[in-house]
Amino acid sequence: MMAPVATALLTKLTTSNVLDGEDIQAIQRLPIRFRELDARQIIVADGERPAECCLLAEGFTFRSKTTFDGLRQILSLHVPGEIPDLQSLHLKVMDHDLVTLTPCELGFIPHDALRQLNRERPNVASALWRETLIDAAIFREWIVNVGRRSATARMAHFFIELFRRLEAVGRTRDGGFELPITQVELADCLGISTVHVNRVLQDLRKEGLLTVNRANFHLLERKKLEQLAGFDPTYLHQHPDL
Amino acid sequence: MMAPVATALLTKLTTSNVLDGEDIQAIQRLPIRFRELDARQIIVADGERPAECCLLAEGFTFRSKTTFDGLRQILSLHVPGEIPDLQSLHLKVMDHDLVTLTPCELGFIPHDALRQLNRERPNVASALWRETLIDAAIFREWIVNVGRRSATARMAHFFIELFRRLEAVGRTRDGGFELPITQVELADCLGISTVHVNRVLQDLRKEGLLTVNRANFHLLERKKLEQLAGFDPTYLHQHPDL
DNA sequence: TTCGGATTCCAACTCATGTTAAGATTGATG
DNA sequence: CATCAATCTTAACATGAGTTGGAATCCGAA
Repeated sequence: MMAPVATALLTKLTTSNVLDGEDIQAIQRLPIRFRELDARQIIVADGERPAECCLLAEGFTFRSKTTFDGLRQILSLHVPGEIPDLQSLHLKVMDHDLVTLTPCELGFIPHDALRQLNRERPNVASALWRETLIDAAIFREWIVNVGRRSATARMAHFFIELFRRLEAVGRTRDGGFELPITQVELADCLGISTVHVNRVLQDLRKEGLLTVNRANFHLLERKKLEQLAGFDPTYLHQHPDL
Repeated sequence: MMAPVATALLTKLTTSNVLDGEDIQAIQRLPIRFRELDARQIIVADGERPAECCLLAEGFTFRSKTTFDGLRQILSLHVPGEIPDLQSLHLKVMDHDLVTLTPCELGFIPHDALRQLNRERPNVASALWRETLIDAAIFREWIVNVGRRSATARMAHFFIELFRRLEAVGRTRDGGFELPITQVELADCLGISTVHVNRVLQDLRKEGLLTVNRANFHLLERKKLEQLAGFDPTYLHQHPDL
């Protein structure tokens, strides 16, 4: 009688970690409180001290910070199977917001249960630690993206990364994916203005590199986009040997 | 007979973690290979698969990535007591360079020894995991810095962060610190051009907010700099309760 | 002490991106 | 199916930051 929510976590964990049968059972035995949320709801807010972690089963979430003068920067997007606030297990106070981008299915896991799991299954502990390290690796690449790439390369890089991560959890469909994101939100991901997002998107479409209709992004020329972005997938560590 | 190098690590760990006597002894028993390096030497390079971690005992190191077209972005600066490549314990391939900024005293600790320590002292394992999470929290703030703050605010934020981190390990002297960094390197930290670094530095000096002579940075008006930067120290998690 | 390379500083000019404002589309809702 | 709010699009204009090039300093090495 396993929480269906845990399936997403296992799918994700096993793409970049090796787990044995007992590890998997221990994960399936986790007490998980299921919950659905609408789009654009704050799951955990900056400054809070949560007592549980949030497992994303369906939908997209993002993490963001808002500067003193009201500008928002999105720090990461999360795909199903991830635990976007796993850091709260060891950092008691949230230093950013965790927000739903789309309607989401979420599973909340008490910190106590996770700590016990870590003690009893060192293998799982390593896997979870590793997940937080991959998280950090993605932050690093985002620093490069925002700090050193042109707006166009930045956007290309963003889409390629997202594609690869969605692909790993089986959420792409023939070279595309569904991501209901507004241009305002894209701007906050890339550290540029909304108007400029629009300009760059027009360019990429004009060049025949991608199409967007509704929430449907289709990467027509993945190779070209990767070149344009200077994309190197190493940092995603999508294989246990990396 | 403890490696003097381990002292730096303990100083750092105990500022944001609670360790008991046995934990401390276990750390002191770690086999550490001592080594000195000149300034601007690569310690571990992008793409390598190191078998040990590097403990910084004296000096400064930084981590950086270089884009396809040769632009460099510095991802983090490291102060004595930190283990800048602790992530390599679980991420086998380096996705960035680790480099000395100044002449450094380093201690190299085999991955095996660290893994054994983690198994035997879960408390230490948590502390080390936590350190990597703080690392990630700093990355997040750097994303905001580079993505959403003006060049001036960015630089102010950088100096304040550094001051706080150095203060925590007792490396500041009356409102200042010594950091032998060139304007080129500052530019790569902040994601701006060298010329612009110079302009902004002039401005900050003209405003009487800081002075620099040689490698000596003196923050004359810390409060004003913090306001200018919109600095909120939460993300540094410099206390075990945070 | 002198030399040469690295670093800092400065000014003129260019350009990528931001800002503001206004229509045009779209999509929910009654 | 009319309406309204949100989103997208486009244009005109403003500006922060990049680029180039060169002078002034600094500093270690001979």
